[in-house]
Amino acid sequence: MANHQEIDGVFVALADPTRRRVIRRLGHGPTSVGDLAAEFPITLPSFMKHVRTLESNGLIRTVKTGRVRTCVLNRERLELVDGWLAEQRRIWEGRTDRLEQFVVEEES
Amino acid sequence: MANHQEIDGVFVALADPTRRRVIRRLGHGPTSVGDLAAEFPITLPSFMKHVRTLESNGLIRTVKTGRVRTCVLNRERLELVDGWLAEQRRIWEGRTDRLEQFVVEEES
DNA sequence: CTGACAGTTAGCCCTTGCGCTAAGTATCGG
DNA sequence: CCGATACTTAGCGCAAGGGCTAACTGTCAG
Repeated sequence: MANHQEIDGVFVALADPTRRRVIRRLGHGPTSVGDLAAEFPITLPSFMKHVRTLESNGLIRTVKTGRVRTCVLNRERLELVDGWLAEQRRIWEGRTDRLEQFVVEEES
Repeated sequence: MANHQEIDGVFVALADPTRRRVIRRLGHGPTSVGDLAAEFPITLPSFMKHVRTLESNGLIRTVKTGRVRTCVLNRERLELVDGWLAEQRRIWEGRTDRLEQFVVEEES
């Protein structure tokens, strides 16, 4: 069930605000590296690193046509996060009793 | 809607495998720092840093009673991630057309 | 009151991450 | 063919992250 390495990469990729903004932006549709970069206050080479990070962790795919590289969001990859959250819930469900017990103890 | 700084902290905290394991572990119920640390191959001081990171980003709460510090999962904080994912979906929904159009173009 | 126990603090090391500049490659438009 | 465009590559600088040891503080058990 969902490789640990993979999910780690996804979380690492999401840990940066710039990369999250790129993901959001790509939610509107495929965009070229240049157009994307124009929305950020950093240089192109720096920006490219983020693109590579996103791609190598599977969050986006990119295709180069001519001299333009177009980025596309890979929606299914975000489902790994969803899955992780779901697993968390699965764990604590039915265990709420213990937590409540603890809280009560603290308050007394 | 959900402070950017806050969500950033949450993602940063989740970017480390050790910290995610701590969260999972705490899903089973409150646990002392010592008991938690025993499950990881790192030293206590190193482990404490993770605990502090998790706490300062609101993912867990801790209480010290006597010489024992107990950690509790803060479930609601994870909902920020849920919210972020939901927003993503909201964005790309109704925009799927564009994406499909692109894919088709690529394949032709 | 003394030793063991559970954390804490301080400080160091080393790698990684993110940003930059400078220079290079590969299209594309004319 | 030439200049502009759109990345790419190379290499540097610096701060932050994660790990470690050594030494300290505050409890608790006896």
